[in-house]
Amino acid sequence: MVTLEDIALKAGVSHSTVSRALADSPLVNPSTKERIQNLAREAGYQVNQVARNLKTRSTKTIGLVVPEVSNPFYPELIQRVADHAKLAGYSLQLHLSAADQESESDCIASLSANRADGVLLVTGERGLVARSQVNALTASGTPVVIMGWVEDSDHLDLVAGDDSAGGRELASHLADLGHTRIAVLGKAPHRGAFDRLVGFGDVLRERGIPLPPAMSIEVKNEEDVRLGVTRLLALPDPPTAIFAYQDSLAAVVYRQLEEAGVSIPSEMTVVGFDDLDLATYLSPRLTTVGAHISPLASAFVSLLVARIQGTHPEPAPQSIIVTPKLIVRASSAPPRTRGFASAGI
Amino acid sequence: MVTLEDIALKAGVSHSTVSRALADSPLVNPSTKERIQNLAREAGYQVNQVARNLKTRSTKTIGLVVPEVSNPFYPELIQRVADHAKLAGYSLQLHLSAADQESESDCIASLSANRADGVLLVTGERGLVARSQVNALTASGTPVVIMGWVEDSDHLDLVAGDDSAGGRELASHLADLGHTRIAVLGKAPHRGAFDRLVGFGDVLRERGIPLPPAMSIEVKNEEDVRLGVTRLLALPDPPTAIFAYQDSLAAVVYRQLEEAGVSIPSEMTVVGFDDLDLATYLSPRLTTVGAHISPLASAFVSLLVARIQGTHPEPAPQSIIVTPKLIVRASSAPPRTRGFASAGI
DNA sequence: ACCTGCTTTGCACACGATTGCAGAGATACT
DNA sequence: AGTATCTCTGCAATCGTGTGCAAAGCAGGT
Repeated sequence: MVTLEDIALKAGVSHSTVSRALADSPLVNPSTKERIQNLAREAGYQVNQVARNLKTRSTKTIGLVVPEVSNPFYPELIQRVADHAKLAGYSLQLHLSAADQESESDCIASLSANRADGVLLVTGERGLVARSQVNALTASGTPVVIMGWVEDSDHLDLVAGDDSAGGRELASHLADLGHTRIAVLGKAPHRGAFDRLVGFGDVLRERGIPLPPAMSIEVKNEEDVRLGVTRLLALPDPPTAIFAYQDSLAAVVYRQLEEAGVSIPSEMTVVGFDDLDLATYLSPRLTTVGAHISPLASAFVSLLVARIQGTHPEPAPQSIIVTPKLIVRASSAPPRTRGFASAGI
Repeated sequence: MVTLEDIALKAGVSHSTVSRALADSPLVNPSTKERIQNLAREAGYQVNQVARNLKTRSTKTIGLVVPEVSNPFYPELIQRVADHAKLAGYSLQLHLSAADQESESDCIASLSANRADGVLLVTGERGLVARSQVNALTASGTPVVIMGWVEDSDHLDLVAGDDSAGGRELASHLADLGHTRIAVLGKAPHRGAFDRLVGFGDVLRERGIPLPPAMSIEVKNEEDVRLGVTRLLALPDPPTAIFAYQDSLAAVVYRQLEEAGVSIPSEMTVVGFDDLDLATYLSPRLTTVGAHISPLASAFVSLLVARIQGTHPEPAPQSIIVTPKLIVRASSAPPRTRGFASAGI
């Protein structure tokens, strides 16, 4: 690898002059500057960022920690974050924090060792696992911004969707359509974690729609979803609508309903949450609720960059809450009435 | 940030001793070693990788260049590559090379400046764009391994699926089922690029199945797919099977067929290519062809690591070709016979 | 001729780690 | 006691850049 010194020898100057010439400093004579720049280009000089980072004590790099990439929500987010970070002059260092990968703490340790200028941390289902490491990192001067649900977010910079509001939107939509027997498929509920379920439940209560235990099913994996749907269909009074708390789960519900010969939306309404690209691939296209990912990513990056550069007007931790919107597609419709159902076909 | 020198002061030794103690060197007295390690832990010492990388002239980092992440094939690949890289002791630096992002050349320049130990480059539809930069990088001692189609791969380390064989498998499957009117949806065909289409076409020819121009449709985006499907259905002799050259396109075909009231597979067989997770989300589940991504990623990383460490037995560029397998699911069936079709319903 | 000011360049140190080499003590052996 | 050996520690150089400071060279004004 060719260094500043190599160019300096060729040009008959000192490495300082070469450094300044390549930085286009006004301190160096225009003619020699051009000569040096040409020489560097011909020699295929590539600055050694490692050395530069050491000297300038900044890497122009932000770490992005994401639980996984098999759920399509995350790739979409990564793409947007990459766009915005590049725009701000930062490059990205991606780490996956899922169980079989590095744990969240390891990711943070690695980013800290590599002296990332800042860290964007997206929490998974378990919330913020590495809270103490995050605090330590912040204390040592590296800003961290969290995205997603966190148990106690008082002392953190945070960007999150308003899951509770989204849940309320969906429940209202179903109630407006006239559904009164509604089932919910949720994942092992960490205390307070799944606000979308809470918001959903609140509206049902307000509207006087019951949610008996048999209609509220915890699912941990695809198999659970299959069993759950089967059990719902076998009830004496089966639901007319199913809320899957993630679009990716709704996809599994679709499959199971299809195998059972139940058509969507005429015999069963299905709604999801997140508004992934997936939602429009499914047929019928899925009614769901979600925020546009791009503005979310933009807020995420902007806040971090402002923290890094110390330009944020408000020194106290910020919480940016984005309200998701209801997107009505083809998977939701009014319930078939009893009489009509038995008379049907 | 606390440095070796800080710990050295606290311990009353020189920074050399601290460095050796933390590296668990046998050159330092066991008792002082332990004392230093404790001190470092209490002080929250985090090695400065930037400095270490400069000194050791190695970053234990490999660059991964991927066209985009909205096509679900890539996230799956990223995940696997991350797994295998971590296993080999390397961390990942991800770059997106799609048009609106950094171009391939910029990605390589950045990785070169950051002194990545090696580069994994996944080509997109346009093949290897930054060939000269790749050659320069290889020449300067940083190994590069390519994944995907490349026009002239003689002097490159390469891992690729055998698209031609995959195309043949699919065509044979359709022919075996008895289809004789088969349509193909492909993307703007760069010369030699889409071997999957070539292999598919070869088998049709061998079996004496015609592929008239009206049945071979170029598509550039979703809208093209919609139009194409509509046009196919309007033909006097519409096809009984459609081959979409990517699973993600097959998903769009599904949607359009559904809107047209054509049921899969009873009225139309649809097959894809890649075997994404998506293929099993669709209903009916998609018949497709693909290689398991994990072994592909493993070969990809292993080859690069062997090159980095100079342990590969064969110094000449290697081509590793993986043969994909046919996965028959629920979207393919024998064609309805003419007579039966008109008598049907 | 001398002073002042401006442009341009080089010297030398710093960033934070690793590591070869020398040397200080301690121990063992003749 | 003297010497060889072994264990442990510190000195100092190094990786490749960036940059404050000094100084050289030159022009212009008195």
